[in-house]
Amino acid sequence: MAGATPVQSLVEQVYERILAEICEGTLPPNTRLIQDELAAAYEVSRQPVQQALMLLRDRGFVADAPKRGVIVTPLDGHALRDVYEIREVLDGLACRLAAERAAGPAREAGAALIRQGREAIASGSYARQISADLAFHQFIYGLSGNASIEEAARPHWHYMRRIMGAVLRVEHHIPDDIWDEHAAILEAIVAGEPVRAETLGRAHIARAAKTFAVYVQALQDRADADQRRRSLARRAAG
Amino acid sequence: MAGATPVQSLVEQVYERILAEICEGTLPPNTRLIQDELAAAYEVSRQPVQQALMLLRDRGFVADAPKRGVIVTPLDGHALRDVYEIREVLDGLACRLAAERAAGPAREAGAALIRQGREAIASGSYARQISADLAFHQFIYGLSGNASIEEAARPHWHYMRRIMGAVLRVEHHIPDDIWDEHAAILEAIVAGEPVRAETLGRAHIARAAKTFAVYVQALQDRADADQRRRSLARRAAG
DNA sequence: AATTCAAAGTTTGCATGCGAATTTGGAATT
DNA sequence: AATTCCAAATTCGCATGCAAACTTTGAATT
Repeated sequence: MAGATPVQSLVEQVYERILAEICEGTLPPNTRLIQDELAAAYEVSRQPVQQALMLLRDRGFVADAPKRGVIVTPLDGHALRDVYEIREVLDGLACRLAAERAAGPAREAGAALIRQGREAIASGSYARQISADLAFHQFIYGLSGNASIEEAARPHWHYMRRIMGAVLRVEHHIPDDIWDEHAAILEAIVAGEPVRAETLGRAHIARAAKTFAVYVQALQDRADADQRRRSLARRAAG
Repeated sequence: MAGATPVQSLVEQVYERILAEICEGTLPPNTRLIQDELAAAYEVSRQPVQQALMLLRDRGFVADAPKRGVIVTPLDGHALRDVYEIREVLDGLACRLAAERAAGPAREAGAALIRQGREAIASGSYARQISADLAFHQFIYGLSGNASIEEAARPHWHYMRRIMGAVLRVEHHIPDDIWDEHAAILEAIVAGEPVRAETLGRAHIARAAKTFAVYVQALQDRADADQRRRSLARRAAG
């Protein structure tokens, strides 16, 4: 049974690859995804592709186009606000629980993550900046002792990988004071102060939301302008 | 394209049916689910069954048994605590946003939901009690204007359908003062008082968590006892 | 020139088939 | 009697095949 694929099923591999392309922008929003093409590109049959697309749809990365398969979900500012409202309470909860339950373990591994984060910014690599931020927050989810937090936050993180990627491709860097905020949060957790940890955690997310909202609005305006330009071109051509 | 199944794809239908059986207890925890059997039972091929199982696994209702397919995830008290910790902040957020953004609409439809809830308890039907509770909370998610809240809470609700079902099968009723609490929450939302709505919402979930924790602990103890009894019987037989 | 309608082309969802990996039942051995 | 080991059975993941449904194309009609 369990047709034992070596390490990861084809479905998972295909899922990861498509998601990566979406997050990196190789597959831009509104791109139509066709099973045959993906299957050919990844050299698998349509079956694992179809299943991977179902999972992606389930998690909101692609959406049913009315009656023509699926398209990559566009990033819009409204969804961004929604996601950050949730992350604010979810990350706040994680910080509070971490301070209550895992002040000790936080001290041990936390400092290294902060260092890695600053190094990532210094390195200039987008991928490292994004994954360092993810690693820090996921570390706190782990400290919280509540496995469901990481689970509930996971779709949002993928969404943010997309947004951070899109922003970085324009702005070329993430505001570097976020690692000062991370350090302050960690310090409150290590000190075992739940209320302060939660407050700092929520403030951190709220600030990030405000920062990103500006960028995303700009991206969206540009996308709208492109849209208009294209539709004008079409009208002229047709 | 879109192989246009009339209303719902077979995958979704199968998914719903399996999930319903899990929530109702027809498929008890640790039951092994075999694709062929399910396919035969629902009179479809293995393909939609396999995909439905993937979705169920993705959402935590079934889990990979080491190397023998999937089993129904057991309900344990630890997971219950995790889920309620999250619901507390998520529902609190929903109440706050609802009070900020939708005090008006809340008045119109809210009263009817409360009435239906009390009727459901009077009727004695488990299914109606559960779905009335779900309907009320989902109503608030909707009022919040944040579509991601409902999405984030969805897996937890299925989990709670399972727990409420299991508890009801033993206790035969849900504490009926929850509808007094619901009424109070609604009143705060209608009054447009975000802070009070959030506080009441969180307290409501916290109380429910405490109530259910007792029942679930009892269920778990009983399950453990069964487990021991079975393993003794097996030893005696073998 | 614009409109209508049918045939071809796409693309999907679902069924079936196949090979691989694991478990199981029982025979052979100690 | 217990243990070892091999073959049959089970079960899964993935590939391929097929019919249905939508879109597009192009020709015929007004």
